Amino acid sequence: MADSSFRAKHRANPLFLRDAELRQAMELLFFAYRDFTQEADAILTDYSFGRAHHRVIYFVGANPGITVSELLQILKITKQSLSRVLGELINDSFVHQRTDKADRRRRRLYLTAKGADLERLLTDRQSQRVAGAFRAAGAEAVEGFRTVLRGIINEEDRQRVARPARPTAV
Amino acid sequence: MADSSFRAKHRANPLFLRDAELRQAMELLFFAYRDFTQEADAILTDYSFGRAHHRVIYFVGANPGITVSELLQILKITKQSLSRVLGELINDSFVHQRTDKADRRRRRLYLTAKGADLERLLTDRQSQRVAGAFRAAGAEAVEGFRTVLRGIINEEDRQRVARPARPTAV
DNA sequence: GCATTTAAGTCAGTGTTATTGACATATATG
DNA sequence: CATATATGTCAATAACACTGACTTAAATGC
Repeated sequence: MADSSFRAKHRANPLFLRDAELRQAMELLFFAYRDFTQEADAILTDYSFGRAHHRVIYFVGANPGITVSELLQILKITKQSLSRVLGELINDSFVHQRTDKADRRRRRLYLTAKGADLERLLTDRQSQRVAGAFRAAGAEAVEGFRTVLRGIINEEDRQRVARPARPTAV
Repeated sequence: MADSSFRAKHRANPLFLRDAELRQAMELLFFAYRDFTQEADAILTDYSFGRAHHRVIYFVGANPGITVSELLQILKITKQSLSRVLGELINDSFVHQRTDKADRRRRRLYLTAKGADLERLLTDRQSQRVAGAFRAAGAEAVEGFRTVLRGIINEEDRQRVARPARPTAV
């Protein structure tokens, strides 16, 4: 701590508060993510699923017909890790596969009705949390939130984030 | 997906874009957190540590003299889970304990010089990422980012996030 | 002073998520 | 037909988390 305050004092002059500010930002990210995932995690327990299952259900729901390799690029996990989770979801009929007609090596993934139900159950809780924060913060703050988060994401993945058709009116 | 668009169309009239917007927000959180932790995770591997070790190092660094139970409340994990991680950090001399003078049941935690070095190594990378995003986004966006994230955090934990002395000048 | 509570630590067993490495199969493409 | 690509699988390992039961030491309330 002694060292950290030393560091802060010896940075670019007009930005004394930089360290404290960045530290705060990192804590905000940690706590927000912790609480953002918490409710969905609790629901998943009832299905003997974990956060990884949610991620798959979410991204398959958001991108119907997504292939296995596209999903791997989004999640940045190994094929073997995905395999277990995806296998369980297919086995329990939350997700189903269809071989691509043009390229029969590709398996396109879709949510079943059951899968869509679970996706809604999980995502709705999280949506409500975010919606509450959006409403309280106002449209301008929401725009700032998006801009900063986009800046934190690796440049090559920024285009992966879904873009709503028009800008916000909160 | 069919169901989800149905849902969107049947919500409060002036907010057609709500679903897509909230979905985007959730993806931004996912990708930003994924990339935010990625670099630090890679460094931790060299020490045979994981993200949990980083969290302990971070919060002990930010709150010198924090007690074990306070740390548990922040991390929201069990005593047994913390025990392994904290034990390793103490064993490897990244963290040290000192019995509280007033209440000798309490163990106050501090980073050693070695621990502070590692904390800096890890946090600096993440700071730079956030600093870059802040710089690109501008002061107003930063304020919005903070407001929205604060709103996502459970009300009872909002006061836990460190507050810099004065508002931003980015 | 003694019962109770609190703070911390420990032992044992389990489960989820992830990893690396090696390999198999089917299909597409040059 | 050789090579590359997409997917899947087997095996071993590790990090991180959990539940449940228990211990020790110290503080606190009556």
